Amino acid sequence: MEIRRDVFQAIADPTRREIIDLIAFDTKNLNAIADNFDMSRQAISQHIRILEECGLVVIKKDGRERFCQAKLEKLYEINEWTERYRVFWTGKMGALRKFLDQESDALNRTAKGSSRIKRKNK
Amino acid sequence: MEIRRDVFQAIADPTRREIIDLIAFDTKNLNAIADNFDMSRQAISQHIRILEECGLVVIKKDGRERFCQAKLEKLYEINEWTERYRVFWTGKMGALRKFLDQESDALNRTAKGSSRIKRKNK
DNA sequence: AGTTTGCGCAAGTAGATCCTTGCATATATA
DNA sequence: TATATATGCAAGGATCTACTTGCGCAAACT
Repeated sequence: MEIRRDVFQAIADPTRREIIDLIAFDTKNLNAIADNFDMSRQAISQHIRILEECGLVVIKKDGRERFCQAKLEKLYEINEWTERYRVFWTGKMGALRKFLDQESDALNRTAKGSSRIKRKNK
Repeated sequence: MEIRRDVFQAIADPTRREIIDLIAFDTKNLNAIADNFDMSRQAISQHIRILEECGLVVIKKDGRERFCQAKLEKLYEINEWTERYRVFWTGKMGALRKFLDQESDALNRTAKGSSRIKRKNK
């Protein structure tokens, strides 16, 4: 198992999603972020490092402070993946199934014998 | 750390995403799915159990076979979360920042002294 | 100069995750 | 009935993950 540090992995953790929600449109420094959570500053710091490593956060140093700015372009990857299955929650799945069934029916008519449909009686 | 079995967690694993891609519009039985991967049948079986537990897959028994059907309604949760940050990849972030800056400028004019902007010189 | 504040580094830990192997069981097929 | 097929259950191992605590250090107040 090699180390995975992709966006899907990054947003799997609810704390990291909360961090993103917090700073999405409002750059904050590390302690300001940590204040919102019931865990140590270091824990938050580590989460932010992960977000940084996969490109969802940019850290800008200013004196002794580290300002964390969201850079959520990569969430497009995830958005695009889920978007492919949009039909599942728009209530149009019925129509799609109907269409797919007609497709395979047509295929069966033209090429009987090589049924693509795995079906059993009982 | 309690056990998390939510959709974000479920799709964090690339194998599980591949499984979803495979059966999204095409119900398959367990072995047929496992054939597509370079790991044991049990490994795939366990991934599918996880997908089932969080409601992304429904298993229909038919004789000795288990047909796995995708039920991706819950991906809406993820789609909705990413959708909130769409502005980041549509190239409209500049306009948004401009707008937000004007907002805080206005705030500063009406209520000087209680600056919302944390700023330092140098 | 002394103290506080913001943060990093490092080590340690409990438990989760991903995968394996071995064996059992029901259902088909010859 | 004997064999092959589709699958489940259970235990074990190597990592990985999400924390913690303790210490150090530079920047910023007093």
